[in-house]
Amino acid sequence: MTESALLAFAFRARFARIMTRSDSSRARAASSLAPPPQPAYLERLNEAQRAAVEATEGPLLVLSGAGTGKTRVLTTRLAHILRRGLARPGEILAVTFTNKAAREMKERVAELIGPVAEGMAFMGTFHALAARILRRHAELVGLKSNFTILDTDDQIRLLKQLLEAEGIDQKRWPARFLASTIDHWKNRGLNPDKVPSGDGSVFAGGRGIDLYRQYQERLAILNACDFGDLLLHNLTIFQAHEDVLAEYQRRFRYILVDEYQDTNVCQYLWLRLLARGHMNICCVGDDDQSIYRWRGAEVDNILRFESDFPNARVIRLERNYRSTSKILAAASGLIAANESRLGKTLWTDRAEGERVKIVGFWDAEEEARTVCDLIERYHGAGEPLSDMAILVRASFQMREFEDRFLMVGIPYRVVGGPRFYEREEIRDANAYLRLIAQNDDDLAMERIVNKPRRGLGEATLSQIASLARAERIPLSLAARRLIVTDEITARARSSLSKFLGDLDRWTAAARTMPHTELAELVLDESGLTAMWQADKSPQAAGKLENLKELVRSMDGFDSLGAYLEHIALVMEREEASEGARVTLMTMHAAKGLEYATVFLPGWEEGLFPHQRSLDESGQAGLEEERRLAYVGLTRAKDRAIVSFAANRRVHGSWQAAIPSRFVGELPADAIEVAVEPGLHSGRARYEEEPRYDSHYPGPGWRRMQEAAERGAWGTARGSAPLLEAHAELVATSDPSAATFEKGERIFHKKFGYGRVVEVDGNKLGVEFEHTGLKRVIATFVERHGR
DNA sequence: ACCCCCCGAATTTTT
DNA sequence: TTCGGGGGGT
Repeated sequence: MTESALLAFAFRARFARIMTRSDSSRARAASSLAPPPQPAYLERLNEAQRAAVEATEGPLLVLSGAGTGKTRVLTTRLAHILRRGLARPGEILAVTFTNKAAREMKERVAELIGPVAEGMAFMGTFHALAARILRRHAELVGLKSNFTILDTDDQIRLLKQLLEAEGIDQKRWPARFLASTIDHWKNRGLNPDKVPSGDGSVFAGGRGIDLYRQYQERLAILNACDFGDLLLHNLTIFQAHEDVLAEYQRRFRYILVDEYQDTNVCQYLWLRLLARGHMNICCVGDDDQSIYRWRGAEVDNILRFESDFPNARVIRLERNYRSTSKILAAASGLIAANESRLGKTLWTDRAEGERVKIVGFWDAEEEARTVCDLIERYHGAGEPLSDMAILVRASFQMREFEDRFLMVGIPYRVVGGPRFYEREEIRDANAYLRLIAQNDDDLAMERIVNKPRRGLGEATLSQIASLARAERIPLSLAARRLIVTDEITARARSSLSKFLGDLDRWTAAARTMPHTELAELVLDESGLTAMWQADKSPQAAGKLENLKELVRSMDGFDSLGAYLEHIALVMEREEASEGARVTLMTMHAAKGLEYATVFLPGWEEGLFPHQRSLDESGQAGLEEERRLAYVGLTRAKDRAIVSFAANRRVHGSWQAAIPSRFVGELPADAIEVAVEPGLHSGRARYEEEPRYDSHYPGPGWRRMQEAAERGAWGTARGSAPLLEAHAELVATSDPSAATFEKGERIFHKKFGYGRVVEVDGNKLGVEFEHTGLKRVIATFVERHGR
């Protein structure tokens, strides 16, 4: 924003304030005489939702349970504030955690009030907003406004250099660990001089704080900051410069925060500083869905809201519009076992629906096979594949499912996984662009100076680096000085001057050439494209494709700078969603989503709750795992299938496993159980204390045992509807139920035409014309002539 | 400068 | 079991 634009902004803001004061008093006066007609958007809300929308003044905590219409409340509230003229679009601060959430909110507000929403300049993620503010005041923390935002990879490399220089054994004290230690300090709002001295001992015998300080010094020299710094620097500026803080306090008349349970201390302090004064802060969240403790989130922020913000109102959204009452009952029963929670009682108008199914398997392979069979059955019964999801605790569990999907040809998609901008080839390309945008970007320079190989090895690099260190100058400048001396070999010298010459040309070109064209030029001239063309590995083609995609994606930005800011802050990339597919993802990734049918495999002690979570965080860790289970269950609209395996291969060796305590915590009347008798006998017996889990608390286990004795836990035999689908599955294994016969010509969406050569229940062996013999499931096949 | 072998570790992940 | 990183050998 230019200075004059800022002045204009400030003027408008002042003007708007005068207007809104009279507007709101007029509104109040009117309401005391006769009730004004309800705006249409308010009528679509239930009572609690409407209260949350209308309570615009003062601190408000909206506790919104799963599926209670949180986004609707947030967006309607924004629309309401704007419609009532309480603030102009630019005067509302609306913060989310992910870009996706920010985008969605923008779209939905625009649906409600039209293009006015475009003016909501301060709607975005914590990091994007903090970066915006920091760029305006960078000099107050010793940065220039064009500072680079480092990603995790750069951060680690920088720390490695520090550890190296300090002679610290990186086997004992890995840079990753230091990075996470520093992150934690930053999450808690601690500058190096504020870290309690006792805290420093967590790394390399007390050298942690010193390393943190050195790291910050290096960042300042590099004119760079990491993700944690974006907010922490904001905090430092606000605390030291009352006038700057006051400007933002005046500007942001209303503050809205999404997913408040995920905020860390630093974010909390940032919000509190900004809200001080008018205290028009509305935080929306659900303490029961706080699953990012390990990332610095403080559940305490939401638990303490009322004492942090005096006179706060708390509104509970408890009416669930998503799930059947059986699913809700299961989830509520489970989460009730947690102690640290504010407490909510979700209810629904929806029918009871099916009970949550609990199924035990021999091993993970059988689990995957049966889940796929069920998917196929539900699909056959008319449920779209896109309405089904498998939610796992850990990504290694995905493999069994993927194998099975591939084998039987069920289309699927994996959410999460390697991110586009994190891929090696993309990072390299971006490093070139970063270096062009800012020749001083040492980390970018280091990354690509010898990539592709140009004979600039260890020896040359360390010479450049030591000159840079000695003179306190950037690497590119040090390199420039070195090539006019005879301190490096002639070979390295010519190679380095060629590189620097290229860099200069590109840098000059960047001023005139459109950035996409520049990117093409750089990819070509740097030899990056050639490097992958020459690569014979099977991934090379994909990498070239990704590079092309990168250039295409740059089209959407005005300038190279805008593009670089985007990739620093937006690690995701919207994926093309073609065709109906089953979704496979972690429970973490599933937060906020919903599916008609949800499969929850791997509910075993040690895996879920994860052993590591228990070891590292004890009771708090267990409660967070339980919240994760709650998140998983509440993704389901109509049907949830929880399963566990008696045996699982962990790191190559087989381990006997017992059902998760969470299974035992589900209320008996909300579930139906189908476990083969003797599944766990001779392995982990019910009456034995499990062998591999030293932390297993007796009560949960015993409770499940009692349930078994009551008959709620047991076998499918005799008891009511018990896993109907499971039973039916067995039935369809009967060849007489097959609708295809050997020799029939069929068509398969994925594999094309083929002839049935084998019939096994609902599974067919088909000799496909193009791909040969495959085992497929009957409902994916259409009969096609004879 | 490159390659290979051995060792160790191995949830969750956004910005 | 698998993957990645680091160290050592060529």
